[in-house]
Amino acid sequence: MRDLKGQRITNQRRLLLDLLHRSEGHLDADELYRLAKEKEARLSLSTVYRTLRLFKELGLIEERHFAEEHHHYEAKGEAEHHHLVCLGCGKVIDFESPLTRKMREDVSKQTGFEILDAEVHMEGYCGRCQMGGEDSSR
Amino acid sequence: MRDLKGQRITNQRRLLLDLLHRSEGHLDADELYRLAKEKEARLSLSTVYRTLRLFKELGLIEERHFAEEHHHYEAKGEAEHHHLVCLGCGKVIDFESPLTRKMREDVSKQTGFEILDAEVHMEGYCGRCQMGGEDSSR
DNA sequence: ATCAATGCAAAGAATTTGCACCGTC
DNA sequence: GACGGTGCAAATTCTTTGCATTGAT
Repeated sequence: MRDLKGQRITNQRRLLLDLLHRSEGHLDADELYRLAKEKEARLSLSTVYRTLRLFKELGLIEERHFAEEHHHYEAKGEAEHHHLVCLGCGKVIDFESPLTRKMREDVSKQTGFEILDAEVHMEGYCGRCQMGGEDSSR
Repeated sequence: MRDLKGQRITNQRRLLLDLLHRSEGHLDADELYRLAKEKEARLSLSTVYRTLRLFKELGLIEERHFAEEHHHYEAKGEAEHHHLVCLGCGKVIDFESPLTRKMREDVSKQTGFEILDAEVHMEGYCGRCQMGGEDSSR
């Protein structure tokens, strides 16, 4: 576990960060809470929220927003990747695209912003859901 | 006002859709409610939520999720554009990029998805906030 | 006249906070 | 040993729902 920049390292924090890393993203606060409770039965949901907020402030995780749902959290440090959500079955696919780097540069030049993060979010129907009348599994 | 595809056209709906169009996006439910109340004092917040849900289902508006904040809604039909949020002062800038079209095609080919919507979200510091120690107006 | 849409109040989620106790530094 | 972190329960905030009434078609 990396250092926590002056913050105390507790079992709860260690556990939560570890789960976020293992999960490959796409955990919401409640899912994380349930996972963590299996290891640490006395853990409280408020600690999960407080810890997520802390991690976000420290830049250890990112908050994602998928249509219709609550916030999802994803550990940082892995390759930049983006999300594609199927409107039929709800599946979330990660993808990468070399074009994002170029788009960042374009936008930065256009606007004078210093860009720290770029996220692409796409929606549509996956191969299976296109066939099944666009609603095969929900 | 366009037709509402079989739904009834009420004053509330007309007013809300009108405000969404005028606002150039970035209204949340409560802001919209307050704006609309000025014209239609008896309007209720539940009607705002119900109406936003309806408009979303009809594809008249899009739901956006900016970091830290609640849902924002934006009328559709204007040119596809994307968002750049300043982490210093919170300003939201719309931009367009020809690269998104290409990225859509790439991803569609890669994954077999039929892609209906693509949204790019970037964050960073605007020119002013880069100078002012990255916190000039908050 | 019919049935969808509304307002109101109450319920339900998701998230935050106050406070006494516990554990890291 | 100090003080930040935690659990618990209560409070807030955001959103949805039940039901009687109103209004569009």
